[in-house]
Amino acid sequence: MNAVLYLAVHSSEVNKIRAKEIAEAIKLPSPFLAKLLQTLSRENIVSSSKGPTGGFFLTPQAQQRPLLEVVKIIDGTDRLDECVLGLKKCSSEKPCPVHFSVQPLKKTFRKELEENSIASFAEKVKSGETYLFV
Amino acid sequence: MNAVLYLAVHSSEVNKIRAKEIAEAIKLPSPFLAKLLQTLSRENIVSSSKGPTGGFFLTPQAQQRPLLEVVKIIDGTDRLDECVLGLKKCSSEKPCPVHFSVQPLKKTFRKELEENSIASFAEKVKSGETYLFV
DNA sequence: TTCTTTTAGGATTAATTTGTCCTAATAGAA
DNA sequence: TTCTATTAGGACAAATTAATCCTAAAAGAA
Repeated sequence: MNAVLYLAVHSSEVNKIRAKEIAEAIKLPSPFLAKLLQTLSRENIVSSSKGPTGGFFLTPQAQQRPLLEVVKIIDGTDRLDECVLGLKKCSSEKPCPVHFSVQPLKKTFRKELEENSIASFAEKVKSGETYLFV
Repeated sequence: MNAVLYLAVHSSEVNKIRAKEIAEAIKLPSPFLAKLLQTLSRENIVSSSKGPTGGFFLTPQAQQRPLLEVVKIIDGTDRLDECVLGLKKCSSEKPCPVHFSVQPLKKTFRKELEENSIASFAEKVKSGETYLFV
């Protein structure tokens, strides 16, 4: 998720970024990050090219997609929809013991990821409203 | 977490419950659940005894402990305190891109787990206010 | 008391996940 | 155009995690 935002902030079709560089910036093991980027690349969220000056980048179209897409691909089928206790039919009618304290969290979070594009998150990083490092 | 609540609701020193039975009730792979219970047993959250009529149970003292203890032991060092993007110094001053939608709700959830005992969660299940199954 | 049955606990094996290494591609230099 | 350097991608290896199997404990029956 921060890898994609890092790309959104720093990369472009003419300014690709190497997996290793991203890994260092966001402090993730670089083989691990490389695998994530590969997955995202297969799913056409990020684009890539090999060779010198190669690396990863996001097309403008990709940047318009909601950030939730990234979460779905990486974390698999959205954990944001499931009951934290794993109850199949957890709902307001048959709530699990932590339903009412967790449900609003998940819902709000999900909504934000769903309604905002990668680009709009990146915009806030660029303007200094939010941060990606440290 | 639901395993412990299941014990809190159904078990006592004179009514121990087998790992397999709990696993079936809460629909978790029984070897996996057995390992979790073993861990909780080592950490003295749940008590156990071997042999026929043996099984797991919670002492009244154990039931008085906050549910957060269970989460800490099972999920390791609390994920509830960490930034979802993994930023070391994510805060209101240097927020990650999703900080403001996640932070308040994480805090609420943590507080609930911290301030309420296992027994008090179990009480609500017993009264039919919340549920553990399906 | 001793033997059998039952259940947790730990050791071993299997599966999954993460990391390493090698191959394919491509840009730039010669 | 060809060769070299560089970077992603996939194949293989290591490590971690989950599942199976065997051992130890304990209750109840004989």
